[in-house]
Amino acid sequence: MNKEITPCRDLLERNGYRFTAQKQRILEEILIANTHLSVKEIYERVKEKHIGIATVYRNLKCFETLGIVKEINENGMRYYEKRIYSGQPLHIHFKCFICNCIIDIDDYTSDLEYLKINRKIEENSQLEIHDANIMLIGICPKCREDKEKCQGQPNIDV
Amino acid sequence: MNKEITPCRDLLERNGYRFTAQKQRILEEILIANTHLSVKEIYERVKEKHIGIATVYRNLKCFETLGIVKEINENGMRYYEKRIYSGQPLHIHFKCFICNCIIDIDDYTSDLEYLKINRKIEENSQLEIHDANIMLIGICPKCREDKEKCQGQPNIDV
DNA sequence: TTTAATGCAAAGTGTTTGCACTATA
DNA sequence: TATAGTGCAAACACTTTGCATTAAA
Repeated sequence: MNKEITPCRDLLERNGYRFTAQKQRILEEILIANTHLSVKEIYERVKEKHIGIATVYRNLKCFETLGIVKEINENGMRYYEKRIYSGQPLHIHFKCFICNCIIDIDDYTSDLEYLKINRKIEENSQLEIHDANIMLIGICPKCREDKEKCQGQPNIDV
Repeated sequence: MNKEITPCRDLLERNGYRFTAQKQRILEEILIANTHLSVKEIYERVKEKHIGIATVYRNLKCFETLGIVKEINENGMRYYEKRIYSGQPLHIHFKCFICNCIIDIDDYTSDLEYLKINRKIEENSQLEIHDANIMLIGICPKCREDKEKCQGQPNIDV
């Protein structure tokens, strides 16, 4: 069993949740994937064991409440990824506006810079900032290559 | 007529779209609001003139493609706000995880800092970054006040 | 006059809920 | 054994689509 599961189990039980086979199964997939998964992707990976989609939704919401996973909203879809408890406290995503792919950006230095800004915003406002969702938008390397050939882009020039 | 509309009209026509009364009406609401609006909110404000929800969706998508408005995905909902062409190139939002309200953060210095980091990420990767969606998550001042009395929080302590 | 855009309703997709049943603590 | 959790199906909410009609260029 994935050793990352034990602290999750503790967290669940300490909050009065039961650590069911379904919870374990769903959690395992998220931990193994180590990237964002859509609800559908998670369901596809666990449904063979008679786990219903409602259970997937219910447990994802539970995991989110406890901070075990993080929800990413993009294009009307929900993605989930594990939240890292120590070390890297935020996770930057990049979305290509041509092919709509989502790429994880793992740049520790940039993460730290972002956090510094957040601290500053916190000081200047009455807000208490716990987390940040950062989605950069642009063109991925693959689509960039194809750009020369393709003339399908809108005529933007304000 | 709102003078911000003229460049939008030009942009639409240059891209082969017709500048209909519906487009103008929807656009006006977004420009007047000067903050994020949900699809429902936009529809509520224009429906009196027989504008159907499908038209609202179709036009918002069109505006988004041309970069006139910006889409924000949060909690499975879509919000739209005008994209500012000059000056402030990105817009930071804050979401309270207790009451789910969304607050606009207008901090020009932080915006610039964020942009600097994006340039650095761009240099270190093969990505072309055009824009950024930044959603800070935490507790708003109002909920912060109420926190002392309320014991409803999950027992998180990993 | 041509054809993009619209309104409406129906269909599609993603998410939640009610309820009888199951399995955990 | 008490009750949180589950699977299923039905309900719900948001979004898209087909089609006849309207109106912008």
